Amino acid sequence: MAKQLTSRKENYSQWYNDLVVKADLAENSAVRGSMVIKPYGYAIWERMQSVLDGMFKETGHQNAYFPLFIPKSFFSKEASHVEGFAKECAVVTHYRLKNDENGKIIVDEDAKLEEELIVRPTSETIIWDTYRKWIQSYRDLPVLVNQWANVVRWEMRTRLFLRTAEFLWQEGHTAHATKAEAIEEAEKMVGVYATFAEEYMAVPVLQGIKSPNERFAGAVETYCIEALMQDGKALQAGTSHFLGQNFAKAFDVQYVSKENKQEYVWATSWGVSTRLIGALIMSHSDDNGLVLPPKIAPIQVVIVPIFKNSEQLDAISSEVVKIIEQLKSKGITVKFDDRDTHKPGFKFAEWELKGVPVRLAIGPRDLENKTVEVARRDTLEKETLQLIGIADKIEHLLEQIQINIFQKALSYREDHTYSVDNWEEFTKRIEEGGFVRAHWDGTSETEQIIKGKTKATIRVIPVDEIKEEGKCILTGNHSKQRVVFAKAY
RNA sequence: CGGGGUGUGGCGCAGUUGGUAGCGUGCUUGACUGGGGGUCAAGAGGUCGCAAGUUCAAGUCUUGUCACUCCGACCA
Repeated sequence: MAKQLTSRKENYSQWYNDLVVKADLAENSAVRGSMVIKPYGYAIWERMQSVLDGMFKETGHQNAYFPLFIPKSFFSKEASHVEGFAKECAVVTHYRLKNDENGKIIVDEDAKLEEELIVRPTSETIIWDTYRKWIQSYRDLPVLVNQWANVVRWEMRTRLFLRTAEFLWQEGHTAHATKAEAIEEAEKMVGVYATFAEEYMAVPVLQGIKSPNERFAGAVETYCIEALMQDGKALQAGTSHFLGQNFAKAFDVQYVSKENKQEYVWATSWGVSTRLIGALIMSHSDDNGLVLPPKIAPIQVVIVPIFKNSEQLDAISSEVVKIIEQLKSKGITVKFDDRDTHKPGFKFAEWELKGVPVRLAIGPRDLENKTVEVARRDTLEKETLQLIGIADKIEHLLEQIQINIFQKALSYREDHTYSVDNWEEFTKRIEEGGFVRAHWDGTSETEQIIKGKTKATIRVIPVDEIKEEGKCILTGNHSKQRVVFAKAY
């Protein structure tokens, strides 16, 4: 009973923390604000990486790697960019340690860097400084590059996966000859993120653009996907930016066009991070632990043998080997938990906590009857099935679970999305949590005031939606369309 | 940066008016058990965050210090 989780109702954030730690995903480290991602948590990240990486390649991108350290001077080249990140940068000032007279290790003041180095909070500056050298002619365009990397943002308050000082992510950086092409790229990539979130993570997302307040530092337009968590708070799950010519001008990246004219290139950048793991957890999991969608689960099927002695285990194992063979041939990842150090009940609870979509239990009774007990994690239902054709049934079941998890999350979001037209109802709905669709007069000031009064921000301005005119929820001024407000992580 | 809180076996905690440390869990060994987190027995494991001070005596009182954590302002 030691691994009992705090219930979501009792304390949602405690539940989240308990779950991350007890499901063996990650833990706090000796470094304040930085986490250790444990093997099971990292396996989820690897699944995400592998799918996303495939999608990036599919859309014409290549991977590369740029330095962790960025010369400080690079940051001063794009004004709004530096303003956005200046307050949370780690700075390297020295390159050597030494022993003092007491034998203590201290920084060697003689080894001060001529120019301080910034630990990248994002890589636009170093990448655009590099692109200047790569790009001369329209023949060099487009440049479609992605990198998988770690970045550091010195956050004051951190939470496992959702906000840590150092996190893992990918950042795509592209350069284009025309504005239209760059915008198309930025839109395409937010679309890739939406597809990934919905089809693989089974997390329904709203797609659209950010208000100027929420826009990326240095971007002309920020596209995003936004998900709703089970506690009614929004989570930004991915962003894609149209950077205009801001970085090209700051780093003097020009190309010669077909018409033999010097032109600045057009840019995009886009990224998702290990925060996606937080989104995954908070979208689907329950009071018994993680619930992983089959397409992301590191282990899709776990098999637990029920046995009293090694003879029984051997008999069961020879049957299990055949099942594993069939499942593997269908590309299903399966684990046979034949540890004799733990009892079946313990294993059931443990794999449930870790969110494995399907569990098979097989014991002497099943051997006699040629059956197996199949339990699904999402609904906690169990049934006993004939062994004949079991792989097909499981393959089908995994598909069903993937769909069910998505539908469940989708109906949660629909049940917690409200269109409101007066301030009183607005504040009430925001207080309760959920997406609140309301009219906004389009000004930054209004958004700031609303944020000050309710803590809600504009999460997304939907794009593919019929525009409906109205009056701003706060000021009563003219509004061209509804936008989505929520309290956010 | 402002305001709370906490530092005691691996983890979570208790420790009364000061008398030299205990509980749960986990760990080790064995037996019985095994279709939902087992039972019993026997063990191992702590300079009580650190440093001064008061005292015959400090986990406990005083001062300082360090670390962590929660709530706010800032953020993917």
